[in-house]
This record gives sequence, C-alpha cells and structure tokens, in this order.
Amino acid sequence: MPDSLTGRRRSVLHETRCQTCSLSSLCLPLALEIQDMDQFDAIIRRRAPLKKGETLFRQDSPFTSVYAVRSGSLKQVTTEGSGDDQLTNFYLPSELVGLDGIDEEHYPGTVVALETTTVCEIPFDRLDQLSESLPELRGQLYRSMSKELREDRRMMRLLSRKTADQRLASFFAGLSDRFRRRGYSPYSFRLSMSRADIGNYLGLAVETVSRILGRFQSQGLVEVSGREVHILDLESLTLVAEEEGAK
Amino acid sequence: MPDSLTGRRRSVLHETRCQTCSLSSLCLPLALEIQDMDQFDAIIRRRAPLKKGETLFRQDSPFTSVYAVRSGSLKQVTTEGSGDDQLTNFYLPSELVGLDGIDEEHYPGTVVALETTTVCEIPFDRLDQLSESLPELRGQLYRSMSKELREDRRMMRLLSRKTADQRLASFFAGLSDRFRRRGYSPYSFRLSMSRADIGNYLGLAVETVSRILGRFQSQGLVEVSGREVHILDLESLTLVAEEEGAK
DNA sequence: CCTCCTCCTTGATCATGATCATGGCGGGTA
DNA sequence: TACCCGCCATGATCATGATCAAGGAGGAGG
Repeated sequence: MPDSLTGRRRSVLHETRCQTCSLSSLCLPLALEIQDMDQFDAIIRRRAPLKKGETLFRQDSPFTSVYAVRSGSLKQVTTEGSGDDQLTNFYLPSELVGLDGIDEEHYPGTVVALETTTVCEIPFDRLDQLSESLPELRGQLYRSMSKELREDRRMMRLLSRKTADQRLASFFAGLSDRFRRRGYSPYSFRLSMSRADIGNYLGLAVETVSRILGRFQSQGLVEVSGREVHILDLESLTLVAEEEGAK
Repeated sequence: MPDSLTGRRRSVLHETRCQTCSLSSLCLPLALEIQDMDQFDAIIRRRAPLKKGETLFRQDSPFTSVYAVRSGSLKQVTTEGSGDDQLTNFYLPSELVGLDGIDEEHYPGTVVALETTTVCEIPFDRLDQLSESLPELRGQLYRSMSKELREDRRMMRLLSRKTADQRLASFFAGLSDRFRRRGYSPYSFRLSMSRADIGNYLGLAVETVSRILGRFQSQGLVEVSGREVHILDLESLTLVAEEEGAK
C-alpha cells in the first residue's frame, strides 16, 4: 500500500521543525528566538530522503535554494571540460549546500548523496527577504559563507603545500573533529565516501590513498577495515597533519 | 610643510565618492540608486594610500572592516605553524578584502600592498546594518561572497589537477581577463607580484615559474621582461590552461 | 661609481606520488 | 553455491616538479 507509506512519510516530514531539530544549535537558525524561528521554519521545505547516489541538484541547473543537511552526507562535484571531475566538498549534517550558486543563475556543481540523506530546502529569495527583518539570521548567513571561505583557504594550503601523508592525516583529523562537534564519536566512524572520492578531493590517486592508509595502520595511528575507521592515536595523527616540512 | 601636504591629501581623499568613482560599476554599491549610494558612501572611510610592502591588516588582529580596493593591488598571506606561508589571494581594484574574517574575531591572514594602493574601509557592523534597509546592497554582498567561493573552488581544481604549465597559463589568462574587465589592456600589463609570490600562490617552486615562463616565451605565447608582460597569443594560452590531460 | 641585496634565471639531481598492471575481497544476485 | 562487478590493495616503473647549486641583472644607497 504505497499510499499509506507516503502518508506516513509525509507526516513524519511535517512534524520535523527547527525547534525540535537536534541540529538547531549548529544550523542556520542558531541564534534565533523562538518566535523568529517559527518564521524561518515556515519558509523551509522538507524533502523526501535521498537514497545513496541520488542527486540533490545538477551542475548548471537553475539556482533556487540552498539546503541544510539534516542527516547523511553529500559530495559536490564540478565537471569542467570533458570528463575531468573535481570533488570540491563533502557536506555533513547542519552544513549549508549551494551557497556558491548565489551569484550566478546556476549551481556550479552537482551534489550527490553518499548515503541515505535528508535535507531542508531553503528557497533563497525567501531567505534573503527574511534576512532583512531578522538581523540574527542575516549575521548567521554572512558567517556561514565567511566560514566556508576560510575553509576553502585551508584546503588550498593543503593542496599546494602538504604531502600525501599530511593530506590524509588532515582529512581524518578533520572528519574526527566534525563528528565530535555533531555529538558522534570522534574515534569510530564509518566513511560514507569511497577511496576514489577521498583521492579526488585531496588531489591524490586512489592507489596513494590506499597505500598511505595501510601505512597509517601499520604505524598504529588508525585501524581501517573497508569503510569502518577507528582512530587509535588522534594526537599523532594531528601531528603528522601539521608537521612542518619536518621530514 | 607637512601640514599643507596633509591638508591637500585629506581634501583629495574627501572628494572621492562612490558616485564619481570609476569602479562603481564593478564595486559593492553596483546596484544602488543615487540616494542609496549616498547612504553607503557615508559609512565608508577613505584611507591614506598604502605604500608597497605596507600592511593593511595583520593575521589575528581583530576583525572590524572589509575593504574595497580602489587602486593598486594586494596579496593575502596566511601563516600556519612556523614559517610556512600560503599566499591565498591577490586583490585588484573593486575587489573586497577581508570577507573571510566575518565569522571569527580575527582576520585569517595578513594583507600587504604589492604597490602603492588605496582602499575604502567599510566597517562591517555599519555595512550589515545598512544591508538591512538596502536589499540591493545585501544582495550584492551575498553575491560577492558567493563569487569568491566559486573562485576558490576553481583554485582548488587548479591546485589538485593541473600541471605546472596549466597553472601558469591559467594564471596569466585570468589576470588578462581581470584587467580587461577593469578597462585596462588585456595584452600588456605589469605584474605587481614577484615570481616567488606567483609560485607560492600556484603551489610551484620559484624555479618552476621561471622555467615555464621562459618556455612560454620561446613558444611565442607571451613576452616577459622582468615584470612587464605582453600576451602574444591569448587563445593558445587559454588552450594550454584548459587542456585535458591531453599530454 | 661601486657595492650590496633582492629578484630572477638556468643547470643537475633527486624524490614524491602518478600510472600501469594485477590480484583479492566482499556483497549482491541467479 | 557460484558468479559477477565494484571497490580496494599492492608491486614495478616512470615523470613531473622540488631541491640544491651557482651565477646574472637591476635598483637603492653609500
């Protein structure tokens, strides 16, 4: 009976509100008062969950909304010329997707779910309007974009100055930290992305990712089995990530 | 007579307004009506010109303002750990400096003038307030940040997938385009940055920059003498910049 | 004018990580 | 169970660009 299923799912979707959302302390409405949050809540559109591999939006499709990740994870891929993809970002719960499409008619990349993923759609014209009357919301939006800018700069530094070892160590330390902030274990988690995705993101060949992960394991830094990751020595890992040209 | 000099300079500074600024079609107040531009103009603080090598602000100093470049050029440098700098951006007239400091107490990098440079200081709290009543201004601010995000992603792609040749070709083609948009010749210009700056920005050693520039010259793509650049074959240069793994 | 210093160029060697090639593992399906 | 296919691991070779080394050119200041 697909109808009842649909019915049930819809009601589930409708009952989710920013007020009851466990992410509200990280997400866009972060700084809003209860009554303001209602206004914000009203412009949000919940979407049916995306299954693994499904597309949230495609590169070059018209920009209309930004999205906040509720659960799951996504990757953003930009294709230029023919066949040469660049994975520019992974998105975890509470993060905003699509901010880089604001100034153009179109999204600059395709965003794909790495696992079952739910997002809140926020039509950008409504968001902009609302940001006029809600200074806190506006500030939060400026901050989100600014933060993404800073993270991009960190990524540039990683890509232009770090060795393969440092890149992978940074990547795992970074993931660990992001999980921690979201209330998950910073030491045990499951990767939602493939080795190929990681390599593409970090500017490394798959083989290199594999090899270095193997080495990290034999050095007792992590324990990796497929996509299950246990971080055994976060401190040393962080050290590897930061080490100055130090051989 | 320092007084008269100061007096004269100040009056020069005061007479520059957004309305009479040749950059107004590119700069932040782009979309504003005359009367709105007056409001915007009122919050701007003109600054005495920076001389080559002078610092606009330092990394970790408190974030207060963003800056619009009026003339000249600057570089942003981020230092992490000890001694390992990363040049994250060059700024040309009409571009906004400091947007990546909004969400933190401090600027994430030091910004230094590459030549004599004038900027307009825009206190961010005033800008935010004004963006409440001027939707056009707000939109322009969102767009500026979004654009910078997109450019960062392009840069990541460059750093993670392009060869040294492609990076330099991209860099020169990009500069050419930025000069064109600002009404300067896209074929003849003077670099305000050193080879070392270029290398640092592109993730290449100085020696590599030198060598490849030499090769481009012998291939008839450009003519370079010190910091004077003539682009002889922009089309081929663009081709080199884009070529797909094409050997 | 000479000197010093910074910036740039060019050559020789080396190392990191890409590429090519192969094989294994694991999970889904008939 | 057997097969298939995507994903991952590992070995061997190679190429790109870093690093080391040396020298030149131009500009500022004595």
